[in-house]
Amino acid sequence: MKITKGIDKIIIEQPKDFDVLQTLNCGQIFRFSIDGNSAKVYSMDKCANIYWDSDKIEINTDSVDYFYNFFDLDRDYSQIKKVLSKDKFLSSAVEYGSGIRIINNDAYEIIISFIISANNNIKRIKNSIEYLCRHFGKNMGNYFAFPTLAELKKVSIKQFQEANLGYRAEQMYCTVQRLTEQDIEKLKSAEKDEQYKFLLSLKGVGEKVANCIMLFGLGVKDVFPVDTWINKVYNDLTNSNTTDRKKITQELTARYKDYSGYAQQYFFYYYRDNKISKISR
DNA sequence: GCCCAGGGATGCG
DNA sequence: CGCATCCATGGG
Repeated sequence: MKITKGIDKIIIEQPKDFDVLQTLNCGQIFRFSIDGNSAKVYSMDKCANIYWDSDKIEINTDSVDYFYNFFDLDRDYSQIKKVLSKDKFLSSAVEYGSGIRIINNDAYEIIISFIISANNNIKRIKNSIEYLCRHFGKNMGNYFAFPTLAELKKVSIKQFQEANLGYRAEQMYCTVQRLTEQDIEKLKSAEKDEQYKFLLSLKGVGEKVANCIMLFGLGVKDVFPVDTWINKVYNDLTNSNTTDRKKITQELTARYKDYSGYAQQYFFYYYRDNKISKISR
């Protein structure tokens, strides 16, 4: 896998550790569209146009450095997969999602997005976020930027309800009013425990959402978000029937340690994708 | 019409 | 603490 950074594009040749569809479809990002062998991906006010075939991926963007880091291109995933493949629970999931990379997204956008994600389905989450961008974000010409914190501070509870946030509208309003740019900057450089504590203090953020924010927005890899799918996975693998997510989180984090975040994504994608495809997507 | 979705807040014992 | 209940709403 050879990566070349140009002035307005990133070229990846023989991309054996990077599958664009898997990376976009494993539930870590909500702002993208796919059209055949191409995709558009958005983060804050930035955009990348991606094209691929079997032996090449081309990422076209004005923000090369941003998307290089966004797709975690400095990291060697073959080593991660080698370690995780030895785990009897994980081997097939790693093989199935072998092109997944964990995205380094904007912390603030991830906080807002994952508050919306609670007890919600991915299609509806995407619709709500798109609504927020269309109504409150900057018009970039071909697309709308994710609304800045200053822009969201002007949005009322009623307007959040119109974005289909349901009962999360009030939580969102509280958190947006409380958050400052400084909070978010401090959060990035804080200790893991401090990050977790702060995130839990936000309305609409519980243990699972806090772990997602750390994994996808703060670059913390040794966390294991447990949602309904991971709950099912755990019960499947251990032949149990629990809904105690705290216990599941503790056991799986202890099992996968520094690789917890990666393990979680392989599990999530493998189980959810197979379940969904049985129904039809 | 019922169940589910990348759960969280609240109240009660 | 742990546990039960409620919460909006579109999709399947």
